[in-house]
Amino acid sequence: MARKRFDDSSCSVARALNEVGDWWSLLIVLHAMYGTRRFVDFQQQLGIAKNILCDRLARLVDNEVLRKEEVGEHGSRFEYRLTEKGRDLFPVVVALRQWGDKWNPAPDGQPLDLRDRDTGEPVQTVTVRNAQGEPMSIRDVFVAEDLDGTSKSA
Amino acid sequence: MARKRFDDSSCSVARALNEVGDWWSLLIVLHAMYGTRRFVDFQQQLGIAKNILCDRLARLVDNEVLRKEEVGEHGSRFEYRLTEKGRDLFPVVVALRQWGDKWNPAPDGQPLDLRDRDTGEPVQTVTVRNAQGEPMSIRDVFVAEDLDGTSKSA
DNA sequence: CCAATAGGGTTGCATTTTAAAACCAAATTG
DNA sequence: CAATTTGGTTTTAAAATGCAACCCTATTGG
Repeated sequence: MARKRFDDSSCSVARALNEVGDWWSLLIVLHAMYGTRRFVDFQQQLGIAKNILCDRLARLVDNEVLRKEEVGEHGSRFEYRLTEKGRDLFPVVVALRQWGDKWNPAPDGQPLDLRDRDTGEPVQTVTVRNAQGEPMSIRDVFVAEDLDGTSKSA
Repeated sequence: MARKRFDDSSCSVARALNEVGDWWSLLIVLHAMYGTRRFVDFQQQLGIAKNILCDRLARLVDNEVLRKEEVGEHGSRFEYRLTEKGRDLFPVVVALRQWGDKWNPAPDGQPLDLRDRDTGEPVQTVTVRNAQGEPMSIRDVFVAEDLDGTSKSA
């Protein structure tokens, strides 16, 4: 049967995955963050089928993660650019990249590639922090309101 | 044709998505973080088909995100518990949750539910930080080694 | 000016995945 | 010892995916 969707889930992670939780969408966002804007460039860089790319781009535009802009002077050339909502996925993408680098390093190892534009220093590992700015593990946390309304320990 | 997999992609985000990038896996990890350990509990809380849950749990175990432990005294009762690799997805899940809360808030709004176990204060928004600990946007960053080996601006 | 090519898609079709429900087997409960 | 719980596997239909083949609108080249 059809894939289950989570549009109306009370869980915001489920709703988020509804928008960017498939195999391609987050990779498209990633490449958009790297500067890719054109249909053909996405297609070649990702090796994605054109119809799937069409579908994903349209869905990302619908969800206001990307914005489609006409750039051909008098023709039909488009650019897909991140919206603020899309750029706001930056921590998600970086956290995922760092996780992948840590636990599934590339055979030819290129561990961390994001650097501060001003200083040239690598960015920190993305962590959850408490109000004092100290890194927290999952054990340092509890859930005030739960998925189902019942309070649970993390 | 079959879904394309990214096992050998040079992009660590692609490799990460290969392990937890489908609709269900990250939700399973999320619930595991909330304390769920049993097959039936995952099934009921997620509303997932049993065969899909079997498959996802097995894949997560294969990828060492979860560990399957026999807990029945002399029977076949199992618990699926997060490994260190799985717990390390904490920042990813929190970042995604915060993104979902910000951009797709639940109609009945329960904005942020993670709190410091010691102080009871909410956790900070997950951000990318430079070496000095200052939050960075995507514009503050450049890519030293790129997906394809060619340097690109972010 | 006309042909060739590039950008951005859409359409068909075969192959996988997914979801739901039925079925199963071991262990535990009543 | 029958019913139930846990943790699955099997079957079947509906979607999603990937590929190739088209299509239409510019722009380029000769």
